[in-house]
Amino acid sequence: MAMARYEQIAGDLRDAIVRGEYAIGAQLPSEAELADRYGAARGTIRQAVAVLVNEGLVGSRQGARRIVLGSERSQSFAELHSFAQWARSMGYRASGAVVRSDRRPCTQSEAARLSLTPGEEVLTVLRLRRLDGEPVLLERTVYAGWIAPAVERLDPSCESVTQELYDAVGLVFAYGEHLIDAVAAGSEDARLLGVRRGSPLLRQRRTTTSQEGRPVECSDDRYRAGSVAFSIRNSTSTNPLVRRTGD
Amino acid sequence: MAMARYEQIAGDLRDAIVRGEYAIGAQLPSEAELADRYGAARGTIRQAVAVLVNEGLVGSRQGARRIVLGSERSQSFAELHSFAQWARSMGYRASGAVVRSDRRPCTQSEAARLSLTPGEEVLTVLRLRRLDGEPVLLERTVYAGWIAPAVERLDPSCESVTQELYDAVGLVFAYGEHLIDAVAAGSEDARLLGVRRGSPLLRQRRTTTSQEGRPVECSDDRYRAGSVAFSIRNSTSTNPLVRRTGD
DNA sequence: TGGTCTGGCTTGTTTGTACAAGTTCGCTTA
DNA sequence: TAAGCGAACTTGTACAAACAAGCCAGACCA
Repeated sequence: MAMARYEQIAGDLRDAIVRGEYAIGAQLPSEAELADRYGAARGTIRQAVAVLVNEGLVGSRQGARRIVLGSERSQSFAELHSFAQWARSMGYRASGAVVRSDRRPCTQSEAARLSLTPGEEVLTVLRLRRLDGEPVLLERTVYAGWIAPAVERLDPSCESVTQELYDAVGLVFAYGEHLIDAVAAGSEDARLLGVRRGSPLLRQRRTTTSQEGRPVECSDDRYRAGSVAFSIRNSTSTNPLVRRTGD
Repeated sequence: MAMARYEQIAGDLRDAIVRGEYAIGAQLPSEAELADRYGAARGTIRQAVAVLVNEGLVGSRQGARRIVLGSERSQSFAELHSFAQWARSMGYRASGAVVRSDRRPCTQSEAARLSLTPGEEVLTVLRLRRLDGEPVLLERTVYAGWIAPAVERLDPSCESVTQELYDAVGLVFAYGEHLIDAVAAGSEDARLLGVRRGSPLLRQRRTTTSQEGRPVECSDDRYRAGSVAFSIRNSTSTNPLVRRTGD
């Protein structure tokens, strides 16, 4: 179907790596050899391999054969932004429920993060998410006013907000910024997540943007310690992750 | 000097974005226009812009003009792996001291993560890192045996291990894998970081690999809550960050 | 034996061309 | 007025060619 040639080749090579056909530390075939094997131009092969380099599966330096760095397949953007889609891909059953939902004028900082004019109305939603029935994640989300009606029409116990918003109004979450740190559980956090007050939580503050670059929501997500970890691969040529001083 | 043309152009565009010449949400010039302005082929321009897209500064979709998503400059790989280099770039003064250092045979899991044969000797080092004098980070690092001698020769209070190892034996950290979650401070953590036992810490478990794909070290780093956060930008076309179930 | 050097291999950079596919916006039409 | 259409524009994919730059191993020399 409509998959690009270089994506097919990248997928093929990724599969071979995951299958163990190329062991960790082993060399990948040269571009010339791959171009020959797949009947594609060298540029196309380079594009395919670049995908794997970007995923951190393969290391590359000028002059030397490319080497396999890892074999774990990394997941897609969607699976980072959508709790439900991620859970499904891991074989878990996700459920969720709205605890509280509220309209109010936005604060100064929310206005900045969602590019709104201060005082514009926003929708705040508190959602508790479960994995196989266990409470795992507490989401405090602030939606921009223009998307609020669509969010309010959603089923309070709907599994995937991302999916539902796409089906309902064709909204696609395309870009995101994330800030990850650790905090102590407040009393509400503790009660809803079933942990003791003051126990460690993994916090992810994120802002999500539509395809067109329009901010849609920002959120403060708190994971129960031990339930979830974030994983990153990087190299000298890619720098996805950055350390920052806490606010 | 030896900087590639596309890197120069990427830098130029990044500067313009950081300077605010292109506001957030604004459109970037088309490839044709940029090619004209810089006197480069379209392919070269595409390569330059791809850098910015990868950094999360610019969003791109077929058919539509590229848009500016953010203006914060993200830092380099080195600044993620080297506490000292990161601190310096932020204008802080980093210091550090070795609390404990020890040789012992490696465990099963260490053997797997460092591709060693079980029982091979490793060097474990416990380091306390400070930012402007404040204890901020506790590093429990396991070095592969082949690099241990060079590590032991280092000054116990040396500022940047990464830098020193490069100067001493030409070792370059090139690839890394990171797992981030939250844990409660143990009694040793609490004592050294100056926090209460059980208080939240941000934990980063990492494995670092040399240019040649040879694992060098793995580490369990614990940050005092509130001192440091990790920041990631991603999009549908790049997926640097992945959520995982806790071990 | 040990170091150096060179030639072939491999990846990196750049240009050029052609076509495919998606977006945008103005114009037409019902 | 609103839906629909289409043309111009813009990004995505693919191929081809040439040279630059770094790596590696085997040959060579001291």
